[in-house]
Amino acid sequence: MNRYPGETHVLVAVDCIIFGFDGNDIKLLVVQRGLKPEKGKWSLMGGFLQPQESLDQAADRILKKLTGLEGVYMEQLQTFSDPLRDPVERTLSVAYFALIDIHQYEKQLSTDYHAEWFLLKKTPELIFDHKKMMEMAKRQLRYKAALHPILFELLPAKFTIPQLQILYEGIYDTTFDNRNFSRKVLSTELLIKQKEKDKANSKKGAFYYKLDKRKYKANFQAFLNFIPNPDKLLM
Amino acid sequence: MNRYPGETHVLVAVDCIIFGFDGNDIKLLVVQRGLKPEKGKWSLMGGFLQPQESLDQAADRILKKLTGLEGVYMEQLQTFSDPLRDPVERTLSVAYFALIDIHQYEKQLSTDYHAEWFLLKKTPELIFDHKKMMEMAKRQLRYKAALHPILFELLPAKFTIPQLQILYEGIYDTTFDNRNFSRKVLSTELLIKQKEKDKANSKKGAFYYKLDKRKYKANFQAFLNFIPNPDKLLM
DNA sequence: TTTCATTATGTAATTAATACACTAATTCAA
DNA sequence: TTGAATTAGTGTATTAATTACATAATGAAA
Repeated sequence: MNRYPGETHVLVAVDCIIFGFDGNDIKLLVVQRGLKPEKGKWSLMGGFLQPQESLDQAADRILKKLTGLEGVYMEQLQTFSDPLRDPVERTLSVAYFALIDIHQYEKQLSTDYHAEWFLLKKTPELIFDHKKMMEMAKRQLRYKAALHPILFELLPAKFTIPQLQILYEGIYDTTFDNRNFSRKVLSTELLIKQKEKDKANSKKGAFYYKLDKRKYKANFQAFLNFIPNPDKLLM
Repeated sequence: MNRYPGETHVLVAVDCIIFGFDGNDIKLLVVQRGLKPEKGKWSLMGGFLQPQESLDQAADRILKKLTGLEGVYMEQLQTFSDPLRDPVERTLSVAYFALIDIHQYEKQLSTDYHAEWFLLKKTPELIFDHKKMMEMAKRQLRYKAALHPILFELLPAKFTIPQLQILYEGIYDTTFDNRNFSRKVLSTELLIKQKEKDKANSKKGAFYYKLDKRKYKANFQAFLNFIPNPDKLLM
């Protein structure tokens, strides 16, 4: 313990930016902070790094504690380190962003943490530098979704092309031509058409699709150029 | 101090993956570790986060200590957190990667740290998880360079198109058609042709170009698709 | 003056992106 | 039962970008 003498030790927190999609809107899951200072204010779900765990494990633990979910898509975003970011004591925070299928979770919102989904466009004030984290996660999500098929992580196992389009349009706050959109999506060959239709959202009904998990994993890193002119949409 | 009682504090290190380009080859700057354990072995240049500084400041400080350089391109890569990554005590390491113009520096290699440039393809064994960091930085550099004009950071103020092509070919370990390459690069309109030629590398000589700094900054985030079929080259 | 290595440039063919409009299916109400 | 309303689903022509490919110009050195 402490064998690099004289060096300063700091607290390390992990904070999770948790995105969801309810079929119409993109949402952010936040909690009411349970400890002082800023107790009762809105905050990203977080916790402190424990002695024997890695950051990835800490993020998984924290997400599971709140949502009960495991195996969720999550990636390390950035470590925030302003010496004054936490007024209590010097604390680094490693931000993770997570994409979850909101339907897997919506019901059982853990009341323990006073968790609540907010429209991403109408998030409340957040404590400390959590707004900055959230903004960075949003930018990263837009960036990544323009190139890789990441947004499927927000959808249930079966979804329709119109649903997918609404999701993409929400992420980029724009509209796409539905003919070009579906051609582009189908040309990736990542989708498998199902026999049933979703009749909930239209009279005609739209065919369900499933992700081809094998191709999805194999091609995740490939540049798919999902979005035309992404740079115009990223600013 | 220590007002989140009961939480564990850890050491935080910053390690820098420093890339250079000598006109022919891409190089990595490493140092001989000065403290135990693993003293004398090759290591990324690093140091411990100090009480009053942010991680960015720590990275700048560490890079300056070694190279004397300021204002260098640098970005935070990832935080590494395996509980056993440092055998001495629990230490997180935040990896930064830096791109420097090797000519600004090559001469005055600080002997204090036993620094040395290695060919990126022939790096020595590195301590701890530094190899993993270096591999991630390499991947990130390839990724980013496929989309953004980042590699100019490795070049001197004046450079030729053939030099630029050699750099790109080194990064992707491939060759490009020189007609298509120069057309693509020039089509970005980021380069300003100079009147002088570089006569050092050929009898005919090649015209120097300079970066249009204003356009470079304005378009840095734009997707330039510098590299054809990047996904084939990224694996 | 010939040879050599390197720089510089053009064009045709292919592929990808874009813009744009109608028909099909179903429900609901008249 | 008919038609009005809504959303899903598809095709084509135009434009832009990418690719493949070869030769001439330069100037130093032999």
